[in-house]
Amino acid sequence: MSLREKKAALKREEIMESAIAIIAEKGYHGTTMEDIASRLLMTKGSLYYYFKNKQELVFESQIKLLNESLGHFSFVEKMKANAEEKLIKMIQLHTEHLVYNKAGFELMIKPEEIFTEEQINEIYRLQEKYAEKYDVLLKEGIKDGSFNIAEDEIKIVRNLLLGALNWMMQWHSLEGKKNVEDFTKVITKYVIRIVKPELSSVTH
Amino acid sequence: MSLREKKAALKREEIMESAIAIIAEKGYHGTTMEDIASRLLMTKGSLYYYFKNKQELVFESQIKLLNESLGHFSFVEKMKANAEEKLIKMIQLHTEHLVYNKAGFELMIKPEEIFTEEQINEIYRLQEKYAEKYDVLLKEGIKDGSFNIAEDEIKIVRNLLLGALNWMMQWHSLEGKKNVEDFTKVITKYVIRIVKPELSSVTH
DNA sequence: TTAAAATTTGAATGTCAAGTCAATTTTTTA
DNA sequence: TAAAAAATTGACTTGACATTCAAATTTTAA
Repeated sequence: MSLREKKAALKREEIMESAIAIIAEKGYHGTTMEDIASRLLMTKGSLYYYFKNKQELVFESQIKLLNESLGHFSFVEKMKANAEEKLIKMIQLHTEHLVYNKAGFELMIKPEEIFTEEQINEIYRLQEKYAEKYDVLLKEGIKDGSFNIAEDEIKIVRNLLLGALNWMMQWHSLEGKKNVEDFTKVITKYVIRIVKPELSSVTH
Repeated sequence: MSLREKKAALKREEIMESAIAIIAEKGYHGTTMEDIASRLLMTKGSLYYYFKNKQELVFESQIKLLNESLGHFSFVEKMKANAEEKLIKMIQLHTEHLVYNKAGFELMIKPEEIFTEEQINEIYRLQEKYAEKYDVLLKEGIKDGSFNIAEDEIKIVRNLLLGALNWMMQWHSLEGKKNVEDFTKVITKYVIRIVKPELSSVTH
């Protein structure tokens, strides 16, 4: 990649980030290309030099986020650990990723309203890939006796677990919070119970 | 209420229901007044005889759903039962309500993109009211020893619990499923663990 | 039956924002 | 430094859709 291309790529990143931030405030349809441009002291027209259209601009940022999520699994799969330790690590990574990219993830909730069919399919494909990796982990935990889940309810349990986590984008706010690490520990403590419901002590 | 008014009220219900169904398919912004009208064999213009505008049409249906949810609590609060039994009942009612009104609830996820500030505040007010009732129930369950939650983590736990449930609107589909009652039982079994993590037998 | 009220119609209006593009300015490169 | 390439501009086009409204039609009630 030439210097020129690197600069252009950087500008694309900058635009995507800014766009996501504005869209987080005002929604996809509430955000105009004009809004995105002016925040970066550009004009609407030059956005089209970097992106084919508004859809593409936003779509690329979604794919980036999803690939980062999949990257977490690549990391965890290399761990020398049992299913429970791996799942705990995934819950932590998922939580942190979500908390720091709340705005970006919100667009994934109803992609139908925004993207083309091909784009939606690509998003679903990556989401499915991510979800399946949880299923593998749950199955592993059932086998080694650490998770107490019925085999034919794995998908339901995975959805409940990811639901508890993903819903954070609706209520969590970074402002005025103690550090994210502590927060993540609390989340993990309760969420892990869905699959491993033994009594654990809670400090009052 | 006169017969005339009853008929008009019924028509309003009919329009709201149809609108919600179409919006569930195509999204709020993807659904035109034309779409809503033609599905009911009306013309666009007459929708405005029943509703001030598109926003109001959709807003009213949201309020209706939220009031139904609050109604569940009125029912449960009258039960002669302990906190655990009440929470289980609420999880059941919440699940069923969501499953049968998936489409309607989806619009509540990002009200910022759709409604006016006053409308959003009203939606938040009702949601808050609903959430607080869970907090009361959780506190009650801590006191009587059935729930194992730290007092200062109640809100987090409530959000995780409601998140696990609400996320169903993303993945659950009524098609090709056994009856909802059985489904609800499975959901309850796992979700209750978040607050009450004792080992329960799972049939394999 | 008929006048009043309720309802429906569809054409017209207005707004808003996405996307285009030829011309201009800036940056690179040789 | 001069030609070429890259980047930016902003005015313009276009289409979509919400909303309005006067006129027509249908329903109600006396």
